[in-house]
Amino acid sequence: MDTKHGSATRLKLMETARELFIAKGVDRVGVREIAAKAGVNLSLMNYYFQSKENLLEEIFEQSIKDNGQKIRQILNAELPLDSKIKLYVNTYTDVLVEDPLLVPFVLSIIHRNAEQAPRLKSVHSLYNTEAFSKQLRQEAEKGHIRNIDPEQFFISMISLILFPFAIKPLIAYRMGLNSEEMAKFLEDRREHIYIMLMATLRP
Amino acid sequence: MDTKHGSATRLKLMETARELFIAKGVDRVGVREIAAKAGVNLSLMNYYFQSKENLLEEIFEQSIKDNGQKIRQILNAELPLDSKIKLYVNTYTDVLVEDPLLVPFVLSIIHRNAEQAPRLKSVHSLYNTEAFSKQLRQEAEKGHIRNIDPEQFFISMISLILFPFAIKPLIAYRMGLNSEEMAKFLEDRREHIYIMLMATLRP
DNA sequence: GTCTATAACGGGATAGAC
DNA sequence: GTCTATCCCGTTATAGAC
Repeated sequence: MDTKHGSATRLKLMETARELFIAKGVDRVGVREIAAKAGVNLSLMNYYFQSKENLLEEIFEQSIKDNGQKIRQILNAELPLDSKIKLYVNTYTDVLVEDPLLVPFVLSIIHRNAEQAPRLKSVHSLYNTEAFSKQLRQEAEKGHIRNIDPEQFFISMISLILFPFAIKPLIAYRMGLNSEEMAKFLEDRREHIYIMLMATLRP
Repeated sequence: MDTKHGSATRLKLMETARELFIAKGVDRVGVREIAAKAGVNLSLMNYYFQSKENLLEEIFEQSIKDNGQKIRQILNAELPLDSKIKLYVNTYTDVLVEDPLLVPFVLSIIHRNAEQAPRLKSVHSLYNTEAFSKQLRQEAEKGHIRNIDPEQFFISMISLILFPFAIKPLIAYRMGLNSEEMAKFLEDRREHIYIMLMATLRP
């Protein structure tokens, strides 16, 4: 590929930046360091990504592309409610464990660009819940589950899944966990979330 | 007071910075601007608060001292579990509605200081849950509630309360809400959270 | 379109003299 | 405690090579 948006250099820069961000934290990595490790000139880096924040955003959007489809599909799949919820919680958690930058990225983007809704588009695309809401309403009509606001329920579901990743350092400090114990806590948490959600739906 | 930690200059700097942060947003206020408006030299400001981030942190910690006490006391109060949970959800939500910057502040500070969570003393002090955990275990022994991991339950509770405030712009965009409608959503949410938590505890 | 070199500016942080 | 000078970093700009 020789076009501006798919060049090897561009990809190399994104990969290098991604590694450094994960290893050292976004704010402890300088643009000069990224450029140097990728073996390119600093000016070239700004040629491709006008700013560090923009680079960050593009890395994030790529993550969404890789994992987003997986998560999005589940809510629209033809599955019984309980299996669907279990699969959603497990899959979403898997993605967040594999990609530790995701939650901090989303939150910093939301926070920094609160006024610029268009930038939230790729995040928003994750949350197409029409089929899921419809399913919740239908099951409620049949009396299989409690009659509950689907929007509130969905927000609760993603809160339970995502928030612990947002405050991971705080949880680790609070409970005195090392990274393995933290992983176990998040592992156990899948079941806990599933139980909570099903208990909420029980009529 | 002429000591380093209580000097008039120090307080003046914190007040000035606080006003500017609220008025213009943290990222749009420079340290030179704060120092100038407070009538002190830039280096003197760094003498008191080694960095802008540290200044931010101290302002934040001061600002949650009052509300923090309110929230902390509830978990340790002598109250039946259901009343306690209802009061906690309502009080915490009230605090977050009153100061919408609180959650973004906490998260950005956690995010920036991932390895140094201990520095967030005031945040950590909010989460002293020994009495609450003990109460959960005792009620479970009596068979009044389901036997559930108190730590997971507490994390779930604060996730349900806090996370929607962290993604407020996204929810507003997603549901097409103006600020009044958003306020109503958060108002309705108190009851929804309470129902969820009680359903989870039901044996 | 891709890449290098270099200079400059503004903002945050620091050393050291007083 | 206070101030000057300086440095580092993100960013912008320019001029030019392939």
